[in-house]
Amino acid sequence: MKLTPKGRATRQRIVEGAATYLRGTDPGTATLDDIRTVTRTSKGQIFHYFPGGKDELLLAVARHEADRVLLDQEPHLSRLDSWASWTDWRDSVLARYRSQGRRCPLAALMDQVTTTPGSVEVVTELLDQWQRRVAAGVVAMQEGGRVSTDLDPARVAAAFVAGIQGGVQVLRATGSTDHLEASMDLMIDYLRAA
Amino acid sequence: MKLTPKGRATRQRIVEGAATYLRGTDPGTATLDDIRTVTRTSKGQIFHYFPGGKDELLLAVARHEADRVLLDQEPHLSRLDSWASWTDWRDSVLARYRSQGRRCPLAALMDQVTTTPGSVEVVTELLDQWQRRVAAGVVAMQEGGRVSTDLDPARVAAAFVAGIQGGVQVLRATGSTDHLEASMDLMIDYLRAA
DNA sequence: CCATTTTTGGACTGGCAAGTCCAGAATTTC
DNA sequence: GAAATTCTGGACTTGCCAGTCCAAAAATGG
Repeated sequence: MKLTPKGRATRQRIVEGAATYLRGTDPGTATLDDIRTVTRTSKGQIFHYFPGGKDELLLAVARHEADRVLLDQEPHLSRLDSWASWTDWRDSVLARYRSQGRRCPLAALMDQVTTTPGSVEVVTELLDQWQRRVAAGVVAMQEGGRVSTDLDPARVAAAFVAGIQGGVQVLRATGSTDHLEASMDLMIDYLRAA
Repeated sequence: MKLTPKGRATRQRIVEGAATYLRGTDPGTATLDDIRTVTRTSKGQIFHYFPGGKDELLLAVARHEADRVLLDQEPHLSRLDSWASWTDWRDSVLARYRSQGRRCPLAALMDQVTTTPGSVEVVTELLDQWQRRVAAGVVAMQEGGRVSTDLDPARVAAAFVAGIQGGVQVLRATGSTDHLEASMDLMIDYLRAA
């Protein structure tokens, strides 16, 4: 599909408008007409830029949200080289999800797009990058001699990702950040002990 | 609502039939007519036993599935009093989810019922009981002198629940049990060190 | 057995929302 | 500046599916 500058702008307006809108409502019940209204576009435009229809649009929005997940953890996530930086990171993650409340835009979107093949790729990609950065942090600590080199950085990072993921899920279900906090604290303690 | 024995049997047939059916397909796309067909019931019956319609039926199925989650972890979950029992538990959880593959019946259902008030209660109740049992296990280990009494059992248990939850979520998304495994191993190691 | 209540079947409705279509405006391209 | 392409608006089609309704069959109970 050929896109002129104007077209690119419109497409972007749709994705961003939809993202903002979907952050405030259950994507499961949102209709294309809702999105049309809020982004001030016509049916023709929607299907012009997203020939695959609703699924394709939602997936584009999910991609957009996925990018934000890691960005919101910066600059901490890329500089996990001291104990202080790890707790700073912990605090920033907690703060982010606390303020977000029980709404997790990405998770809510993924619930809608489950079956499509592209959706798997979006999540896999995100988890992968996330885990890689944490692993890099573990390596940095090992190089600094603060953490035993017996630990497998990839494995520890996998546990971190899982723990955070689970904490957020509990947050979504119950509204409490206790689990997220307990999980991150336990894992950082684990590193300290090693 | 008054239920005769016959009525109770029918209601149960519907819930169980729907549960079995929904384990094999995406609950998001399943229609009442699908469930009708597979449970051999009529529209009249469905709405007779579930006046709240689809939501109420799905919620009943979710309750049914929630009960299974903890049952499937027995007898290990109730006897976390030695290191061997913890690893047995770990193995049973891993085995269960590995065989389930990327399908998590409960999670898939909850995605559908998110907004209703009863759904929150189902999850909260489940997580609560789960956490309580793990915490009991930690206490048992402390009483046996194998784990430091400095640890807050509730907090550790919360981390376990979060870690498992997250591991399962990653499994759903990527199909790999690596994260679940890494998470449980790390947490058990943490206990061992304490 | 008669009255009452529960259970069952299935035709029908109603509305919603995804997706189609096409005509006309804007823009690019040469 | 004319032809080709891209962009936009919105009316219309279409199918689906939750939920309604009622009549008749079974069970219950006195």
